[in-house]
Amino acid sequence: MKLKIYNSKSRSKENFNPINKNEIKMYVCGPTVYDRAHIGNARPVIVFDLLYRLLRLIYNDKSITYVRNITDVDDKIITRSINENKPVNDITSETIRWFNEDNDYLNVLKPTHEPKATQYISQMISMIDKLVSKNNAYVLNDGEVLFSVNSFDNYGSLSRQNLKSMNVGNRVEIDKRKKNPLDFVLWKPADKNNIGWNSPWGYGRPGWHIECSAMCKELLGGSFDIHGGGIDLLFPHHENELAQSICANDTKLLANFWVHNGFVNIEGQKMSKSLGNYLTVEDLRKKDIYGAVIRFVLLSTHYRQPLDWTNRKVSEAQNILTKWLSLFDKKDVPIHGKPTKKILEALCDDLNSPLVLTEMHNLLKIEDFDGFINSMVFLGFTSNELNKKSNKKNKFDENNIHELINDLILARQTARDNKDYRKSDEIRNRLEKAGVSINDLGENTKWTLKPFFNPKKLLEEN
RNA sequence: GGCGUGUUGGCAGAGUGGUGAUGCAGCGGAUUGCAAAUCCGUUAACACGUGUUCGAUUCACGUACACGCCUCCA
Repeated sequence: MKLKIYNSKSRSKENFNPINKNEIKMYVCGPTVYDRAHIGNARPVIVFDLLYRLLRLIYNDKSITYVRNITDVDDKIITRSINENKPVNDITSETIRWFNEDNDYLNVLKPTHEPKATQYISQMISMIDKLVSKNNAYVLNDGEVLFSVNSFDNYGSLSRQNLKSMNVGNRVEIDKRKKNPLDFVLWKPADKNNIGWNSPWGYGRPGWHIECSAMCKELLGGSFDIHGGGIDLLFPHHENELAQSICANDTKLLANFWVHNGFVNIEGQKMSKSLGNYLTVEDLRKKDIYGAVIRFVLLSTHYRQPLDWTNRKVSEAQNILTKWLSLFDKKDVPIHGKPTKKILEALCDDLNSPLVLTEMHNLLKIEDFDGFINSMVFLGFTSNELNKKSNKKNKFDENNIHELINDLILARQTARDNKDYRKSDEIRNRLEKAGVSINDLGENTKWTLKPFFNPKKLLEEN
């Protein structure tokens, strides 16, 4: 199966050909750990998890190296550290723990490496040193080191920015010390009381972009296959990363494929803290919106399109997944975790996940339960959280609840036998309000619990 | 101002130079005491204009509108 991926570099879908067939390498920009991950952070995590699963299937499991970094030194972290009077390390380690919990909740596979920026300071320093010695960077009096974009001919080629016509200085005041307003920080001096490291240019800390260059060099080498992240990173982050890596590594190529996912909106609006429409994975978890549902919603729009997160989509996903996940209990098929051919085809066409979901519907229509369940497993919709959750909720007196439901069903049946339909409908309403759905199948009545089953409502008289 | 993306039926959302997306909702039917669930069937769309073509929702150009990046950001 030929994998095609849209390459931001060429602005077109290309056949994916690994640099080395026996060793495929992917680097994805991970989170800055200063706060809970929001669904905008979750989108690339899910998208590149899917790509990772696909690569593992097409090539050999062990031949894929997937690196997703953690930015654990940054202005936002330091600001929080000062405001809350907490050590930087406390903030970052707690946030990393949250991030991991969220990813488990979303059933995301562990990357091969999850390097932290602070563990690669020496590599960053030697890279900056090399850039200075090659005149790709210059040092200011106060010890700030800047990359000189004029020193790299191809600067702007990835994001197709024309340096001269860019509206530099319109939104941010131009730093007069810079040779070119677009020159960016490699190393900046820091206050002795703040987090920092000693360097040839004095005590300080790295700029934002250099960490990725240092870590991908260290873990993947000078050139690798796929570099991913959110579309907002294309400029300036990836442009800068490319420039400094090419110059420091003396290579021509950093990444063969640049892959970017679109942004997340909430109910048609840009997600932002000031609008109060900022949704974290934790928020959703507290509202009993399960990981599989979040995964479903995030995959229901193609990764390059903007995704609109709406309550309507969430409840649609809940309804569909309630049915889909219940099949794990109903159908006993051998689990091998391989998707069907059509699903593989859809994925190989630039990760067409909406088409994948369509194919899932088709599999049910043609009653290919083996294909269906194993595709579910492959896509990461495995954990039967809906059932787990409803069991947990009723645990306090599960038997009593089941007994109560069975009593009510029996009472309803008796009423029906006596043709007392007013009474039987009353009982049915009560059950349905509580989240018990009734299925009359000939002589028998079966009941199932809906995702938001609330046992308390069973006890309420109408 | 520069760079880029998008506009598909009531909603969501793929895709295609000529024929079916799909899901939800709607409508009709089977089923039911009536429902729900399920099953069967079904309506309905390609922003606008010009061009290329035997044929354009699909290609090209233009217009309008929307959105993103150019500042930290996934």
